[in-house]
Amino acid sequence: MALDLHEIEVKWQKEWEKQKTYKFDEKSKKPLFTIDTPPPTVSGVMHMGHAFAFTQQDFVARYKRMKGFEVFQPFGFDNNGLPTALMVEKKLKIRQKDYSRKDFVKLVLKHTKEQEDAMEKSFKGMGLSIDWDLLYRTIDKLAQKTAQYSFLDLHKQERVYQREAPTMWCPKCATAISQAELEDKEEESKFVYIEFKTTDGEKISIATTRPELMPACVAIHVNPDDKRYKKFVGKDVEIPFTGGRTVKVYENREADPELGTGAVYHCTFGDLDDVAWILETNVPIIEIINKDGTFNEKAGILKGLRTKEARKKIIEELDKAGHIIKQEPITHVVNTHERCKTHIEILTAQQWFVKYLDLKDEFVIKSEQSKWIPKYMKKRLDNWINGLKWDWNISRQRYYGIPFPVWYCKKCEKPKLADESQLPIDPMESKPKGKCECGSTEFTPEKDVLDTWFTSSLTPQINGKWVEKNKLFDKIFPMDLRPQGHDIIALWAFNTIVKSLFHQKQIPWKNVMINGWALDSKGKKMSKSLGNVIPPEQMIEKYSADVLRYWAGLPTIGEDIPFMEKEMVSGKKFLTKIFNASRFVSSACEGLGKVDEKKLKFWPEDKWILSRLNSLEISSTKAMDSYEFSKCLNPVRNFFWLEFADYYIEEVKHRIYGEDRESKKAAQFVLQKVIWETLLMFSPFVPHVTEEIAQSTFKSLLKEKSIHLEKWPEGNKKAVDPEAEEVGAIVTKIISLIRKEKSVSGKPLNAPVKKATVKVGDPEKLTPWLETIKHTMKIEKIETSKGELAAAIEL
RNA sequence: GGGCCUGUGGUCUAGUGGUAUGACGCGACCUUUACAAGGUCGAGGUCGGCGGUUCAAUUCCGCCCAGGCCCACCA
Repeated sequence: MALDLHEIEVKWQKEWEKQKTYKFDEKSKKPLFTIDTPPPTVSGVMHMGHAFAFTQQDFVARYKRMKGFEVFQPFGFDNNGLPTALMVEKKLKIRQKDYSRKDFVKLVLKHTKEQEDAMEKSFKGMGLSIDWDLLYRTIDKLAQKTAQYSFLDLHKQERVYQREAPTMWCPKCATAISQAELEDKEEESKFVYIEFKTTDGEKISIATTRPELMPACVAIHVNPDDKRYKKFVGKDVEIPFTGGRTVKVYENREADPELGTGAVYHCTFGDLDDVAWILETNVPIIEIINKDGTFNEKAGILKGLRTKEARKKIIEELDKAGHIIKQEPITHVVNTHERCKTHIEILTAQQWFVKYLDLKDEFVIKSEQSKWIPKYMKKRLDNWINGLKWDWNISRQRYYGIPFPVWYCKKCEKPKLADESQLPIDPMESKPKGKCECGSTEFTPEKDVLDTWFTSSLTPQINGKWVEKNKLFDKIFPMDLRPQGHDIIALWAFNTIVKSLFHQKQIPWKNVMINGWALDSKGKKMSKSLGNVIPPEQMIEKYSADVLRYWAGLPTIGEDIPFMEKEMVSGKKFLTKIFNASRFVSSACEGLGKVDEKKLKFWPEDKWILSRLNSLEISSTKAMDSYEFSKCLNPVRNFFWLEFADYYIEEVKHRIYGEDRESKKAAQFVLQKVIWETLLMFSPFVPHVTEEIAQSTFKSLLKEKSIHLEKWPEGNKKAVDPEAEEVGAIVTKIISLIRKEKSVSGKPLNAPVKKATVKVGDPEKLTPWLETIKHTMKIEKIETSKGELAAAIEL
């Protein structure tokens, strides 16, 4: 049978949309299960990681729906902020500074809309049971209003403050960034040894990788235990090319005597240490770098240059003047901006911050109230929280993003916040309500926009339409599940927890499920630069969405999974097997009609397989309840293939083709029950194929309009018969042994056997099964005796 | 340097206080009335290493090694 999986998938995706199969009914009386789905950053493509993670999330959604929950599974696009603007700049080969703010925003919105449409199509192709009517965007009016309201609320709680502060700055993006946006990068560089003179003529040298910051040098630090430098402490050292400016030598435990010359010069600001040292030594701040990355007049001879050129120039000049002792090539790690890989600089700027460093302990304790799956991922969050050193800088000096609802009084410079009724608002285009405290009515708008995570951290509030003050929010908050990747625990999960604790005074979710990553076949991250990216569409095209979904169900939750095409092949075979087995069962069960289970006379294999089915349903339900879907999919698959198809079906064929109507009816009933309930358990994983079979082959068993709205089989403890399972397993082994005998004799499996001799631990227990074994293996006569399990045949 | 995870036949993996699951690959046989995109059978593992607890450890504990992730540092 030639299966056109594509045709089937497209057909059912259309049908589900038409039938509104996954529609969230706010008024439903069922208990709710709400998912705070991750809005993917708009980029135009769905990558393998998306396919993987969203499918895992969908397993949960589909399962919960079958368990009788009204499932809230929305979809969002993250098209807000810096990442989006950078994506558009890169794709269209433009820079924001060449446009007016308005035009730039317009351009970004237009472009992201096109990208969204492409992505929506891809995500729909995965067969996710999402209610697309709940679609949101992190730049939408609702998101804007929510973010701005959040700002006002935090202001009311005195949790935001504004100050001129050393700030991590990306010169390329020309904006402040937060601690979480840093990325390490290993780089080749030069360790430059520079000689200075004290005012009394002694020579002291330092080593640095940032010679260009020399004009900003404000101190020299040496270790107090370093005897070489004892005599320098407190002395004044001349900085070349500064017109005789001098700095003092300080003792500092952090100066490493082993590194360089043991003496280190302190600039404003070379790195985060310098910021701390400023506070300790009370030296002046000399800022030489402008916000666009160029050096200013304080940099003297370096004025107008950028870091790279400045470094070259200063080395040349120092060398000419005889200050350079030597240069050593080194490899060191520098902080870069994760979005554009540019070196960050530290400079001071007026910024808004969310104050939360005082609450670190509370964050650690409260986040314990969510169940973390897998559990160890919570430790990553704790690790992050404990390492926090800066309050959250939420100002971004960009065009594209959600504006601060803030103006400043022209007279007294005090910030004036928007009134709640004005939200969402762009202060560039509107005026505040009322006057400033000082009586002035003249204001300048805040030009900065909010950090994109300031908005993304409000997805539960956006989803529940918190700012519209309706009943939905109370219904869905706290949400049942937050699925997300481990790479953004410190960003998305953490910031969302922070916001909910501030706004709602409680943790935002009951469960946090952390998915792993889709890696390439060798276990490496998929990335464009490595050229190992496999687009999911390509695999859907080649194998089908259900096959890709099957793959997503293989690993343990939280584990990364290498993408191997052979898994696609085996997934495809699995789907074919489901089709074929269903086809057999449906033809075998023709004319079955309605039956009264109590009146059926079951054979031992019936009792065995029914017990196995119920055991499996119990364990699968448990696995799904704890989000361990691979512990459902794998065992059900093995049961279906290795027990039901390979043994049970073979064991009952003689009854299906035979004359005994009682016996046939029982076998038919069991065949149908087992395959149907197995299909139900497969349905969250491979929704298209199971729907197709349910609708085309087992329509009469459907109580709902879709298999995905049927009840999940939970299994019945009373139907579990350990002894039936034990003997059934022995029989399986005996049949396998007899098959082996036929196989080594080069005979087909249906070759008749004159006599079989079976040794078994307890022959008596086997007695009820003898008929089954005889028929299954075409044995005329069978003898059993006590002994170690063995089988011999005479052909 | 701190934290976390992983290490099971050629490859990927399940699992357990009593020597191990499945897939892919490999070999042999079988056109058997659901399925040759199949079936059956088979070969292949001292469950990373070393110690400890135990009658018994792949499973528990400690140390070590290797790989990965996060964080910090690197003048």
